[in-house]
Amino acid sequence: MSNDRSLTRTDERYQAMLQALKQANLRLTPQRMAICRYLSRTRSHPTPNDIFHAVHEQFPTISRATVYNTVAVLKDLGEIIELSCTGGASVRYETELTPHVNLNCTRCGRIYDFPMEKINEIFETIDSRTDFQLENIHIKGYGICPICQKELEQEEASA
Amino acid sequence: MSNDRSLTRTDERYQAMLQALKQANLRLTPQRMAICRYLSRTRSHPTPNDIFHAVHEQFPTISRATVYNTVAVLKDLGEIIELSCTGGASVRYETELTPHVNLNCTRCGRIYDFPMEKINEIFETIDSRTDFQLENIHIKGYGICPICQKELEQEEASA
DNA sequence: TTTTAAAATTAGAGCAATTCTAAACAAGGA
DNA sequence: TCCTTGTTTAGAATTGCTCTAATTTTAAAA
Repeated sequence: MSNDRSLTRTDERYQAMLQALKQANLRLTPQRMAICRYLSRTRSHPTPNDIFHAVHEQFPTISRATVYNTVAVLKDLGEIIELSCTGGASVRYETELTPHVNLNCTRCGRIYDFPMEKINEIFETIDSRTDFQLENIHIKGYGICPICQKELEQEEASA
Repeated sequence: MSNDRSLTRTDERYQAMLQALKQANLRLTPQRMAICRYLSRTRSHPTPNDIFHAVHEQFPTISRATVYNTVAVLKDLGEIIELSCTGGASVRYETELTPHVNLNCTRCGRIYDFPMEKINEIFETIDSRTDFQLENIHIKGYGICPICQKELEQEEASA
């Protein structure tokens, strides 16, 4: 987040998003740009609510509808990935586009990215063996994250 | 669905579910049994609403809360799998417990099961390379299903 | 049996995420 | 300038899910 390399990277992501909007003949409104800026800089997996609050600081009049519309567009353009969720929980958006696994902690809800090149192989395997016109695949892992493991140990120790 | 082999299989699944409830010291109420029966027989990926309507025919007074409670219990017992969903869409439940990929059609929303033993290998790979306490993984594919592919071809032909 | 206590079910209220709608607003081209 | 089209906005509507309090069922004890 604070070194040159990642700054360059977030800037690239930001420019790519704007470019994509332009090429789709969509206007680069200040609101859309603010949303893209936030998405390109975050390393978390924000919910529409997170995005709304972040952008709200700059644009106090922004509406939730604009957030939902913009992320829908960015998703269709392939600039972000919509992470599915269980139950009534909110959607989250993924800005990391390189092949990776999402590790979901079932205790705290945090999502970790785990890079895995092999995913392309897995894609090929599935694609070649079905008559489905496969566009992309997504791997999710569920379990307990390192932070929660420690917390659980401490709880047990003090019990 | 209609041959001996699959009948036996659905029956096994049904018995396994009842057994699991019993072992967890939960009562085998008629409502729970009806829900298990429906789940063990379906080949689809039903939503709580689907389950509610199916069981409602037999138990006109059944409440949605009972459906939600029962699937939560069955999920905790590992008898069914909760499929995550995007946006406001409803959860779906998976009754097929052997390793497989869920292929989601982005046009019609159908979900297809694609068996893949390799998933256990992938699990091991991820598990061995992270300090996450991995419990299970889930692979989803997105694309256009064969049925929709044909429909799209026809639409194009007639256009 | 009848009694009793715990467990389960029910209907409906409550909640939170998302979508919809109609009006206001902004931008670019004639 | 006006006109058209695309965008944003606020808030209402909708939906899926959870919670709650009252009622009913269950299984086991007396």
